Amino acid sequence: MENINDILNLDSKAKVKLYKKRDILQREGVNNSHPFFVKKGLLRSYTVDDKGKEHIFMFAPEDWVIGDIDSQEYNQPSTLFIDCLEDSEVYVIDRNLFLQSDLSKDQLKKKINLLTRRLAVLQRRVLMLMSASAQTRYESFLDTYPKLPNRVPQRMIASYLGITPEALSKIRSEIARSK
Amino acid sequence: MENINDILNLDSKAKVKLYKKRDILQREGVNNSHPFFVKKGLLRSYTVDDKGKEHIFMFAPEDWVIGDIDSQEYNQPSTLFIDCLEDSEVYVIDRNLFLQSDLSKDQLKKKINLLTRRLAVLQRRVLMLMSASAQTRYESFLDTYPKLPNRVPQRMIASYLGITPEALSKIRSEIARSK
DNA sequence: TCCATTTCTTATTCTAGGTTAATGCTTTTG
DNA sequence: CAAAAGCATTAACCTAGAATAAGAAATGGA
Repeated sequence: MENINDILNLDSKAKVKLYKKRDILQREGVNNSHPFFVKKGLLRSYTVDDKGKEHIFMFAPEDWVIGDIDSQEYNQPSTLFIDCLEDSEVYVIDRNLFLQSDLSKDQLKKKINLLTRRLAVLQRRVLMLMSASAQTRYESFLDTYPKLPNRVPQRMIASYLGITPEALSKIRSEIARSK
Repeated sequence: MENINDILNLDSKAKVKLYKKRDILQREGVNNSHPFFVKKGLLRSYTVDDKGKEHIFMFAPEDWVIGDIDSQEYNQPSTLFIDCLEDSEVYVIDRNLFLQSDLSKDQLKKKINLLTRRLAVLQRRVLMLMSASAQTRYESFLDTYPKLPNRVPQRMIASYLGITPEALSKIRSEIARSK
């Protein structure tokens, strides 16, 4: 990854914060939601539906940025919770950082690049969710995040895939059996 | 929407093209894929899986931009087809437009805005696909694109929602009956 | 205008994944 | 260190939506 500092102006603009596992950085319904850059540790964002069930939108290990783009862009109360899966060191990013005028063209272009990459990732995710079986989705998750399965409980992987922990367990045992 | 011309530099950079209904603007596997701005008409992007089944990623009516971000960003063969659902007037956008140096900061910032909005839309779509029933997804599709159902066949709406035409037909008749 | 093709609907059967519940395993916490 | 809470797994049953089939309605090209 390119030097994220170039893009985020972290030194001058952002504040470092330390959080403990299970700390909640953002709740559903807050109005001043902002993005976070993960320097160390692991965060996740998720919704909670009317039945109280969690749906994980994304994981953010080291060097990832995480936030509720929907609410930040449209200035609406956030729909996502963000919390820590491990003790973490996090930069709180100014939500208007990229509207400020003292950014160079180069920084803006890098930002465009980052956004485009995230779009590409989401494009792939949407197509997967629409067309692939749970097993295929799980296998592609393992490809994309080879380190995460050791850091994240099964039930959260299931939640990220959009299936139940029981279904994931079945899939895993089928994969294991067929080898 | 803001004046798209400000962002895309259309007058100077892009060429207008006319296409007929059913014309294919981009096929899977091409290497020089670029985005299109729809001035008039209606395009769609979709994948075709190993069983020959189409999965519609998005519709692009007037004023929308459509392309295969994944392949443009990572310089890989495209995975998406793009074709016309109506006779259309389209600007072919230079794929490297935003890497060129003669763009103003203002244009770059507007581009950032556009990208962010698309991210927000995709965020919502992913969460919907993970957590909502087909009926709920259909209802939210109607909210978001009130004009499209009159311009797009049911089977394509079904394909966009990730369900079969038969399932959509059932849902529609249930909704109708319950009123 | 008419025939052919595509689209929509309804009905039947089938299946991936959900739900519920029970059983051992880990973590956490007091 | 023990009790309690949370976690993964297995199993039995259930359901939304897939697959298949077949008829009715709409559309389009000659």
